[in-house]
Amino acid sequence: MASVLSRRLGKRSLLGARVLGPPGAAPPSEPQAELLEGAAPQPFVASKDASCQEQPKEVLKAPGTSGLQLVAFHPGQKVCVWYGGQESTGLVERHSWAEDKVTVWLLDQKLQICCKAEEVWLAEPLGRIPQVPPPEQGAQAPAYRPVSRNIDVPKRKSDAVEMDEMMAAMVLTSLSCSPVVQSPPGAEANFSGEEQGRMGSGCGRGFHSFSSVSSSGEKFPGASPKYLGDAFGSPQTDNGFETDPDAFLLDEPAPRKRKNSVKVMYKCLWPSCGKVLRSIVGIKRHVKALHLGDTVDSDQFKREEDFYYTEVQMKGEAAAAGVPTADSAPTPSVTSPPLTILPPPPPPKAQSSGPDHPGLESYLPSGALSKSAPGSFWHIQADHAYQALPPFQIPVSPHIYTSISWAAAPSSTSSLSPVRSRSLSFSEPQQPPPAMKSHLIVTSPPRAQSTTRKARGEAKKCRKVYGIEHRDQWCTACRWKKACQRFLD
DNA sequence: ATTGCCGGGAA
DNA sequence: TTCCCGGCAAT
Repeated sequence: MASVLSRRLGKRSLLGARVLGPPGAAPPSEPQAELLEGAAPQPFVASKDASCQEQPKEVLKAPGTSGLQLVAFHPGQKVCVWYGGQESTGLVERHSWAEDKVTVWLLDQKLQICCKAEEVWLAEPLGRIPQVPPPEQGAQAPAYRPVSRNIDVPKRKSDAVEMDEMMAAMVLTSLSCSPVVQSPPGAEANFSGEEQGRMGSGCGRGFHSFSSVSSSGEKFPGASPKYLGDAFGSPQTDNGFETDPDAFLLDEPAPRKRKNSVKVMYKCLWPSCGKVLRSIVGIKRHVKALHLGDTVDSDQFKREEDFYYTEVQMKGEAAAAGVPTADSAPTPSVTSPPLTILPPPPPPKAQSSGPDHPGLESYLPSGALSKSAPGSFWHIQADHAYQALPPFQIPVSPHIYTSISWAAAPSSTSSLSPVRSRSLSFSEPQQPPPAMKSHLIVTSPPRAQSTTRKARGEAKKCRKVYGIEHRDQWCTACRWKKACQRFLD
């Protein structure tokens, strides 16, 4: 159970990942740290300590003071620049990283200028007193323009930014949510209210990152992939700190899916059947065994059972309760119709074997089986299939006999032992009397399976030997889906 | 995806 | 008890 659970949990998608992030786990400046890291090597990326949130800023200051500009300007970013003797605000057009030049569109002058990156600083709306940064006073720049400010993403102040974030949220939602999880039209409120509340800064960061990318026509070298990766919760980040939360968060959607309690079930489309099973395996087997099994040549019509079932999604209660029979047709959920609705196909026989009928003796399958077991097909009714072992029969090696003694122990049908002995005696002359056998049974501790299931043996089983189309040639146990009694390991 | 068979239900 | 089969686990 735990393994299944974990497997399922592992498939969750990303949006939820963000949702459950530990509050405060992702400081708003992290994307910038990544961004910078994409452009210049970072000495601190290996830090896994939570305090690393603060450390980068400190470390980043060092390059700034040494004259090296590590500030990355996003296109469209609102910045201030010293122009014409006064500070002017403008929008970053582009940032030529190689030349460390920033092209800024000045809003006031309505013109575009190109200046050095160190002459540009981010417009800080909140109470920052803009200081005059003469270019020649570059040493001052770091003092009032710490990296954390320069790289800070604009707070959500303007409507444009908010719209961007909203768009990003919607994009993320639509991209990462499975259909089941998809929110109804009014769900944004729910999303931003309930979930974003839990998201904390981690989600906010994601949105910031995404909006900053999506709102800019030009991608920042080395930054966008990171951003995208980050926004989608990819574990690419080399900052160990946020990898773990992301990995953890990635596991969110599955439980939400489960919360919806919509369960996929499979309905048999065979006329007047309509059986509903929970597993695709089950429905396939159902179709094969009950409807196709004896009539369809396995080789030629492999997978034909695929055409005889459809997928339905049911509410949790109904699914849990199970729809036992055909008559009570399951009610597919309104919002999610069956994924595959196949027109009821013609009866398989019509196309498969034409005039052949399942019970018809003229039906002689081609292949080794038909050659080797010509008569066995018709006289099985008498008793267990293995009582009617065809003369050809399977290669039975002497060692089988002993194993029979053990394996037959659990079921130990009295009628079985003589038959089996007879059928096997041709290969193993020594035949212990039934009494002996029962003794063996009683005193047989070495039965391997004190654990759970019997390990699957290499021996061929009735299904393999006869095929599904000759199910009635199987041993009884095989037909009953019990441990094969004919081909013992 | 297929196969073996356990566990349990129906007749 | 016999017969059957869903569902799980191994492959």
